[in-house]
Amino acid sequence: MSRLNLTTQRKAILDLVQSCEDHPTAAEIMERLRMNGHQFAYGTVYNSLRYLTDAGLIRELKLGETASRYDGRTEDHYHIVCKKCGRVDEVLSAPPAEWIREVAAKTNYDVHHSQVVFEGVCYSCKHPNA
Amino acid sequence: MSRLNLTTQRKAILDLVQSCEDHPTAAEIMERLRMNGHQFAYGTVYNSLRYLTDAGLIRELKLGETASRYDGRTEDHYHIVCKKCGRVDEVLSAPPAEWIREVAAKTNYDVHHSQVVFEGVCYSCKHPNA
DNA sequence: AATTAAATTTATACTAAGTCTAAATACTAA
DNA sequence: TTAGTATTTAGACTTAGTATAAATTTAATT
Repeated sequence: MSRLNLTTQRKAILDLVQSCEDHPTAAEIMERLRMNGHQFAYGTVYNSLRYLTDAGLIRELKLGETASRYDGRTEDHYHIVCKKCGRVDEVLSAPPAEWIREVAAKTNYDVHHSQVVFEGVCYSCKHPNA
Repeated sequence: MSRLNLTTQRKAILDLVQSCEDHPTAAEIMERLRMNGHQFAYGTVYNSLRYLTDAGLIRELKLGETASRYDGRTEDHYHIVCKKCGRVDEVLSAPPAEWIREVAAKTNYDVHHSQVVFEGVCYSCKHPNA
């Protein structure tokens, strides 16, 4: 574990991801960088996203789609995906510790982490004429 | 929704997935079919897996790896992945209903379903000399 | 049994997302 | 300055899966 090395490219990508309200894919990040006047090599964007993820500065979300999404929020949290419109929202309440203890006991694993993706229908899709 | 049409290929694939103790990927399924004397076209395996998934006879697992895995167990359940050896085990205890209600209330979603993937270290990797 | 229609399989081309590689460039430390 | 390491770049490559069009199978109708 060596010290942080934020190159121009990595800094620009970090800033961009942190400024996003949503959870862009690598392709969307490249597009937005281009709109902001940056033009980095394809592989650099992937390298930087991995570097920033490994450094704990951003998070990679695997929500069951073909592409990963990235999130500037680094606190432990979960996501909920709308089946109708694809929108992704944050879920800040953590799974109860009691449940995790039960899972650890039953499976004989040391449980380090959990990824939870809820699926459902968001408020706007439930109330289309509001 | 039309009635079930289990062709030779679909039946063979269903039987194979149901007989597995583990959670094979499409590539592993093709390999095992070949070992059992079957030789189906590449696309047929993917088509059949989708057909069987849509029919509710098997489940597609997206555990954050590059490839989907398939599971002959159709009851609602979750998975735990060992970070060290990659082994995948079943988790049969469901998330507490209370927590799901809380998530629904906070996000304003109708929550239909949740995918949970735990990560940790399995018993064998914890006790390598046992 | 022959004929048509629909569904499925096959082979193969293609796509999307991401990794790998080798050369060029930038940064760091003596 | 010079050597050594790290990073970026461009582009080839890989993996997982989808799309397409022709061939085959299955089912339904006469």
